[in-house]
Amino acid sequence: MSDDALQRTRNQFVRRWGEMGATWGISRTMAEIHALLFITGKPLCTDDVMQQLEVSRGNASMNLRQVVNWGLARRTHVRGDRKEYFISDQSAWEMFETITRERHRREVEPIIETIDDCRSDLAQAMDALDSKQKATAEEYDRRLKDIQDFISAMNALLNIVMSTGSKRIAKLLAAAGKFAQ
Amino acid sequence: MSDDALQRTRNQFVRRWGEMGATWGISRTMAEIHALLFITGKPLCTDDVMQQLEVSRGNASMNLRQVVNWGLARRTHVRGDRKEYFISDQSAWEMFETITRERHRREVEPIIETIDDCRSDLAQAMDALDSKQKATAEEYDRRLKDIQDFISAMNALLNIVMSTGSKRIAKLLAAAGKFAQ
DNA sequence: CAATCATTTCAATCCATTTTGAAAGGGTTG
DNA sequence: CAACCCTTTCAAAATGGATTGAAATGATTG
Repeated sequence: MSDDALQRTRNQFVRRWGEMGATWGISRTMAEIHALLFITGKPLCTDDVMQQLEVSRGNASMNLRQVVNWGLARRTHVRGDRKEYFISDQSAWEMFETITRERHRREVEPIIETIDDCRSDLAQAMDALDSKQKATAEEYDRRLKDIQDFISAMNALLNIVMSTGSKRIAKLLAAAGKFAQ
Repeated sequence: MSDDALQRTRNQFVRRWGEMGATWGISRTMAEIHALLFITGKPLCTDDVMQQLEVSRGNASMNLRQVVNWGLARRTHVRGDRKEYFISDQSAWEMFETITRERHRREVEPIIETIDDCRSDLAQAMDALDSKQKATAEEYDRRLKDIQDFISAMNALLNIVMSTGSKRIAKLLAAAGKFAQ
């Protein structure tokens, strides 16, 4: 049974991480690659990934690139080998920071921009509206602002959490947790 | 141009919210329906949704159900009308709580379970491993624990944030923001 | 610089999810 | 209870995204 437990653990973790990634808008393979790199901890090459995940060379190549683009792994080399190797972040905290930053850039920023646009559009149009429409427009604006404020608050919270660092946050939360009980 | 500005705002917001939802593992239509209900603020019926979003009856029906299942909207009725109407949460904060809870249940809990399984699996197998494998197993375990701890910390943070409530959090963050500058 | 090895690209294919529309189901009304 | 209205269901079709594999590109070596 020697290696089996290690294999099994890797597979189980990788599979689940992949499924999770998929429901989070990240391609299953990309998430699996990330999980594999993370759990393994050592540099892996394209062939390792192909073999362990049973995917094609092209697929492995594409998704390894994505993982690197997201900043979740970096390219590296092992001496005496011509191939490229990949190694991932080693801590969940780093992963979290990386992913948060990336998703913020890709998803939060566009929605912020859209809401800004919507609100200034509404403001511009106000004059030309009759009183009933004006009331509706004001309601819309209130809701849009509500989201804006929420996003600002979340950003502030994230900034605080991130600039505090994992160690201190963990301690703070442990302390706060005792209070809560 | 009367209604146009309102239409335009709705469409713009709905489209973007839909796109965002799609990259978050929520079907585009479901997200669009949610956005439409949110921005409109008034109860809408299936036909309204079909018309505004240009989707089929079946699609509207299915996804309205989903939105209700997630707890993002509830069924309601307007007097003198036999149809069912749907109305959504009115605040971003409520939406956040609802979505967070739902995603936790659907995605975080399974990964927690998997990691638990992996770790006890590893612990069980330890005895049968030679020293080198044992070292690897310990590394794996360390990484799994790292994720576990991270998830616990995040849960604690979320609980605190949610039990504090939006108003107070907003104030706290505003105050903290001034410090940070 | 030819040979070898590694990586990337991309058109074709595959697959999963979403969407449709028509039929079935449920309820209400005169 | 028949006619009507609304909702749900579901098999079939459409769509969009992921995957493949082979060819092109790039890099290293003797």
